[in-house]
Amino acid sequence: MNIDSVKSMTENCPIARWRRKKEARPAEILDAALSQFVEKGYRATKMEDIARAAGVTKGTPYLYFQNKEEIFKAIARGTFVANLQQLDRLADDFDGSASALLHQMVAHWWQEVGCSPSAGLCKLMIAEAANFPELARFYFEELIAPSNQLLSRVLQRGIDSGEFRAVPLVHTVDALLAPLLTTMIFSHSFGQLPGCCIGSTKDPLGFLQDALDLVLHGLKNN
Amino acid sequence: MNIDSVKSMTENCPIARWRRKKEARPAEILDAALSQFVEKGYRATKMEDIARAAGVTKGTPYLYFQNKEEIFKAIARGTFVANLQQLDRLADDFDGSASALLHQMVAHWWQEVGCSPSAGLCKLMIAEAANFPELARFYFEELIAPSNQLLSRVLQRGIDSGEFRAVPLVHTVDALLAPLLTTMIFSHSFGQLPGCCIGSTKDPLGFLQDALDLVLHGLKNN
DNA sequence: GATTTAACTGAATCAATATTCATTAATGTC
DNA sequence: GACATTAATGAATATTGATTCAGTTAAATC
Repeated sequence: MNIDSVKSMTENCPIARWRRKKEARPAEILDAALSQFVEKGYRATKMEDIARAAGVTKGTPYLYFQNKEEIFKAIARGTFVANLQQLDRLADDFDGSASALLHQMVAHWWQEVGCSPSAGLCKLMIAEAANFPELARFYFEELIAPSNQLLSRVLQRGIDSGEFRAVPLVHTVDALLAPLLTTMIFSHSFGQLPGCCIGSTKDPLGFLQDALDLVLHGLKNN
Repeated sequence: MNIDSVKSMTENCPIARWRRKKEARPAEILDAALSQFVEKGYRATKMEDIARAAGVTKGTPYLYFQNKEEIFKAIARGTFVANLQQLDRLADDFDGSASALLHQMVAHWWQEVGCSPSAGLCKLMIAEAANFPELARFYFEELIAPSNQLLSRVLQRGIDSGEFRAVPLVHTVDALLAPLLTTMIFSHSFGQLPGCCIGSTKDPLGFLQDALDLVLHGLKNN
């Protein structure tokens, strides 16, 4: 193929081969990178995988980010779930029973976090904690610890009001969180493979509600 | 340093620089590889990391295994938790209440799986499921699905005998497994970082017992 | 519609690390 | 204690994939 034919091909091409999108690119690249990282892991994801998933070629991500590690960090910082604040407010404003509040919180969490890309980030951080200890600590201190605090507060309120019996607080908080965690994690690993599904994969929200009911029934003061 | 000095150093060396261990090497290498893979992930682990952790140099693993991938596969197949059979037998032979049986099973599981290297493999498979789909399916079919089955049977027995109320079986099984999974996973990620500990990290067995008690209390037929 | 700007491409480069293999040395045998 | 055998070493090589940058082209401006 000679220069002329290439030229004419290009000139005749009815649609552009690519488009300039200075504003949208960074977000597109981060979205693509997150899903690739979650699927394959950080190391196994090639820059070209990210580029292809974002609909660009492998040079383009470097126009917007220093390197692969900076992409990872940008994701971890950016996908940050400011959502906790909403849950905090929900808990403060709510004036029904602690059980009803917990149901609301789980529903809200599923909607905003559990079934969102944030859930994938959570799995990713678990897998990469040892490779990015600073980020992992950030994530722990800004997300995991406060989540525990919040749940702890709600639980304590229920105990104080006599709605719940006096259970070991710390362990109970973790027990309440466990179904949320496994749902996120499982749905981003085995859950992706055809045929590898368990109860919680088919109907995540239903599972979360049932698991919560079970524990709440166990918390009842009678 | 000339040839002679090297020679004399070698000759004077009071202890051998290495030992021949044809029989023991494969297991040593697999053990080392498992802990490295669990810590850093499959891709981020260098063959030299594995060799160093096994106390050999980087050529040695290749005397016993084709390549890195074969090491991973050998681990996944070999670390296989034949332990399920023991749990199966435990369940079949037990003649106390279903609650007591579940407590026994959890204690046994923690001892044999939860705090063993198998737990690390579990975290690893979760992270690598998409990169090794065949292995992941094997793992799912041979381990996860049968575990679910077993728990399901025990639960059903408790329901049939009137010990438990009639709960949605599938979701309840997953709810029972969730604390076990989070304990394994968490202790091999954030749990490794100094200061990043939650209730279940400090006293895993205590947490598992408390979480089980909570759910059992919720299962009670009253 | 010609000119300018800068977003985007992708072949070329470079670095990291997987793998090989010629050499060395531990151990068993005579 | 010399010899043969073969496990183990580690420098050399091959491969993979991250990063660069000279050239191309979409789109803004005049």
